[in-house]
Amino acid sequence: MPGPVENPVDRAPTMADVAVLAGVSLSTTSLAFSGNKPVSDATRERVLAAAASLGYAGPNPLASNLRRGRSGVVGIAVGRLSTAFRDPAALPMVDAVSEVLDAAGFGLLLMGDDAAHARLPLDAVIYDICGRETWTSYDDLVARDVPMVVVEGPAWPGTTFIDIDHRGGARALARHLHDLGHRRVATLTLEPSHPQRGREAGLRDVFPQAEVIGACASDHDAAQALVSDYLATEPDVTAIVCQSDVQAAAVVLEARRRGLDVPGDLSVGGFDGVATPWLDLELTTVVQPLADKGRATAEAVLARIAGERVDDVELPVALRVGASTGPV
Amino acid sequence: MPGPVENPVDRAPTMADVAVLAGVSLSTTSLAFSGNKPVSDATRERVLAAAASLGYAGPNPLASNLRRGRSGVVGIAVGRLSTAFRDPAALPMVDAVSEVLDAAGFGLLLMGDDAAHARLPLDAVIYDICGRETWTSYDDLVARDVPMVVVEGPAWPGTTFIDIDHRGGARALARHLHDLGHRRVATLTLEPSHPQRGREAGLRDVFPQAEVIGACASDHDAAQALVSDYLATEPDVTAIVCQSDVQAAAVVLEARRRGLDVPGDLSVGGFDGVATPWLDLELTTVVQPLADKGRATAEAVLARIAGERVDDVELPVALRVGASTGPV
DNA sequence: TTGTAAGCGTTATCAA
DNA sequence: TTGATAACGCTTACAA
Repeated sequence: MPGPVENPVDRAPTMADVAVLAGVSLSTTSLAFSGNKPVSDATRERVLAAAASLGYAGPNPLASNLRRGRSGVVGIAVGRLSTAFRDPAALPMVDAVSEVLDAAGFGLLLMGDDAAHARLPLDAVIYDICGRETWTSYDDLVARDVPMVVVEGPAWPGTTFIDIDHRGGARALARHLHDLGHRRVATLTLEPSHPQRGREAGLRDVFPQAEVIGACASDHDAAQALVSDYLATEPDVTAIVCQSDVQAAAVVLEARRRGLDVPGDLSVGGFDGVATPWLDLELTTVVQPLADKGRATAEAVLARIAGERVDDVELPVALRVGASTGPV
Repeated sequence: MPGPVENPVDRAPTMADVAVLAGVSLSTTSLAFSGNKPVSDATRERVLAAAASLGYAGPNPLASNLRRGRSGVVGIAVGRLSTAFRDPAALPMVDAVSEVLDAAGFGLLLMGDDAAHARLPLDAVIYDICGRETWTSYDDLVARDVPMVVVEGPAWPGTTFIDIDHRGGARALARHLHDLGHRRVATLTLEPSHPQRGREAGLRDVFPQAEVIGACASDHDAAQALVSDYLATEPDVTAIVCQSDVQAAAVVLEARRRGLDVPGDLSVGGFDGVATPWLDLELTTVVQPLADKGRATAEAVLARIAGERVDDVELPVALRVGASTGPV
């Protein structure tokens, strides 16, 4: 009493089995499944019926992949997941990537530690630079001619580069603070990374002397610890510029913990424009188009897979004035 | 002036090209790369040298996959990323999955919307049930004989089931509250989902009459809105039990916003045991072994791929008493 | 619209 | 330790 009927031997049915049972050729059967060329309705129905009766679930992806030279899998290098996605800004971007790729029939494979991914069937790879500059897989992918798209990272040869206007955004925030009368400004930076450089440049366009408090990841605890030490020195600053909203939220809470009013005693600026629902005040921040960035990334990936030339992209950002900054 | 030398024709070099140049057979060349059988050092070096001079980057994964009947790709169905990973409890688990799979040479593919993944080369699929009960891909995967591992979801036929002791954990927290003298307890539940049921049962083991405030995702805003409305009715409760720490943190902040002291006026219990760094108080919560859950999941996946029989797993949880609960 | 036939680039079996 | 050979299951010219 087998589920699928008439399976001649003890192995999974193949398209050839279906073809025989349907009484048509292998190529016609293939066309009936792929729709790549017209097949008469009668034939298609016969093929589908045969497939159903054999319990055939459609073309074997492994065989199809080899034949077509494509796996439908796109890798995304993010480092450790718990690090990469700790910052809520990472999600909307990857979400958008996934959505666009899904619609095109591609899947997104997380490359955590990127060694040993050499044997995986990847049609393209996205490097989403989260505080890292080097990836061991890069050379290998170059050798294999796998298209690469780099987000906010160094412009490695042969890669397509998706970025936002870090410098312009940072400068807009700095000007906003300058307009409010701030002159003594300090900044919390990201760990050495590519975005870092443009943002610091933007800040220094307005405040050449801005003091660097220290560098840390976009992580509440790390930012809080750094700022706590800094504020303990009773510094002579009226504003602190952060490189993410998570950092900024931590700074606001820590400032309050030390009896400072925000923005009365201290103005705090963020970056990203993500929600910080646990904070009862809207941050002044540089809003970046996270979903657009993800879509641009995915579209670049698809174009590169299709063999097209793709230009680098730089997306605009926008200052959003909230309640965490005010006059000196 | 080509980079790779001696490429006879205009196409990527194959293992056969390497074999010819090295003066050995195709099968020996394959062994030199895979190490599946011993090859003399001299031969291996000759092969590797030939590969290097041709710019051959190793066996084509697509061909290797077909021949071996494996892709090295494991899917994980999480729904929308921004939803699935909004709760920090999701990360350590997926992180552990990824780590174990990586070490075994497998990659993790995110199945967002799970339609249309039928053509992807998946060796196994993990269903991490984040507030969903149905997945359209299930039937298809059954038909393809793809091993499935379900985390905290329904025990579908043919799947391996990884779970934690929801009921025991919820009961332990309830007893703790009962010991503190609480008698009037309300609960915030998850959207209808599998874990939900065991946890509510555990709560009712101790407080059969516990009132349900409402159901929402493990999301700060949602929980806050729900509890805000509830507290506005001036309910006669002394403790609120939540189904996640994110919910619990939101409840604490909202209670304070309304002038209630936690735990003086209201005790709040959580679930998961994740960090809530923006909260200045440690939550009383049911700690679940997130990394263990991930590892158990990945190990079940690997065993199923290897064709082994695998038993279902239920992991223990532990009550951690923090500062968000106290005597009535 | 359908059929024939030739690969896609490996790995595994078997024999030498 | 190495070599000859046969698949793996499908897609796509090309022909009919």
